Amino acid sequence: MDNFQGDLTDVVRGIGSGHVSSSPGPPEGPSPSSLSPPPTSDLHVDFPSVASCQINPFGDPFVSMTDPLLQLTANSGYFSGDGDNESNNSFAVFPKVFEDDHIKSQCNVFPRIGNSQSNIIQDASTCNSPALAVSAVAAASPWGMINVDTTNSPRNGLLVDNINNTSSSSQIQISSSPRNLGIKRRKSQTKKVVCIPAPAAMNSRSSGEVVPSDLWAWRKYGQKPIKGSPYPRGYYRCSSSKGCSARKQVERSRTDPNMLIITYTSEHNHPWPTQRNALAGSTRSSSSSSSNPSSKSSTATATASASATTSASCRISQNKEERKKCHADAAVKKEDVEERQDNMEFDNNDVEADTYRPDFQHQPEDFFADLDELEDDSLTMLLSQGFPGDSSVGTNLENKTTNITNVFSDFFDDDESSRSL
DNA sequence: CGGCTTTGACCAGCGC
DNA sequence: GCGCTGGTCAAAGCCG
Repeated sequence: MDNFQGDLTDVVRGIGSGHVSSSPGPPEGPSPSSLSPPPTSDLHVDFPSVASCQINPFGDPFVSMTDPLLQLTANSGYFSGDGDNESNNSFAVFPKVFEDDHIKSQCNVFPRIGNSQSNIIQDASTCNSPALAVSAVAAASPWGMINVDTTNSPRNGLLVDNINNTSSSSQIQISSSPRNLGIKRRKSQTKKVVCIPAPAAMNSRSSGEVVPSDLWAWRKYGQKPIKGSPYPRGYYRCSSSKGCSARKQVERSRTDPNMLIITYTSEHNHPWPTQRNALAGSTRSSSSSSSNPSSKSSTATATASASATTSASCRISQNKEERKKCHADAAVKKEDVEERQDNMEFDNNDVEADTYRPDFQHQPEDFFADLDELEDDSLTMLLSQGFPGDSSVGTNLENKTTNITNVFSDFFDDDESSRSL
């Protein structure tokens, strides 16, 4: 019935992976509660200030933050490149998003490793969702977040009332006509809709669910087929803390399976989870990845993710023999992933590569530790491949990438310490 | 054993 | 009032 739905869980986890093939990093992550850009010797990264970076209450601190790599693009010129290079490069990772795509959000933090900004924007524009229709308008960020006031939300279409697109990142306010109320039982709740790109449906897992990798732990409590959409909608509630009313709904865009629609409802009534809490409430994928002693290497992380996602896929098999076979296949695929990474053969159109991505579903320290290690493989791969004909640039970028990573590490170390206060 | 996913059932809002 | 639809509940089973 829903074989074509794909595995949204894998999709989003893949998104959070930072894999170099096609998808950006996760929009979600730790709260940048204290942001003070550490000085770097040769790399200037404009981290968002507290004032300019609006931390939304729905657990997506990255949604409205500045992308340091985008800043890098603008400031260093390394990523801006010329049009020919970009157009001829299938790995055009850093298009001139500022000028061409009008991406100039102040708060877009996540380094979209290995993805094309332009692709994101284009994909966002294809989201055929009332909310996402304006997401494209709010293209200040591919993670364009939309404040949806459902107290007066139209049922069949949201009206863009105020696109606060110049000074407040990608958040826009939406008001609506008095009729056509939106969610029936959540009239008084504010919702935030996030449109994120996702790889195309890549396997036949029946439950195509999505568990975006963020700092919060989410527990799925329901899934419903949505009329008019071939894709089901998954319902998640925050499991980071008991009694937390935060919820989110995840579904694919009905017209563009590459896009995911995540709707956040209610707010977290608790602080950001500690690492222990987060892990305690995390998904199996997370625990699998984090519990893997070898997950410190990017390849191991990838395989751990592969194992987790495959394990998830395998769970849908109806009997143990099928599962055994599935896991056996998973082992082959894990080797395949490792081989892909070794051979630097990532391909945007490679479905399986999309399926098995390194998982960034870690706490900030772990996440950026992994990012640091990516220097030696995926990220370096990305950088080296992203600038054909100019190997020196790639080398410089590797060095700069190290700096970026250090910046992130310092950045979130500060954040962690401030959060623990 | 705790936490997760899955999935059918139930409930409530809205339109006719 | 009824049917449709979306949102939630809760039991069952799985996994680490």
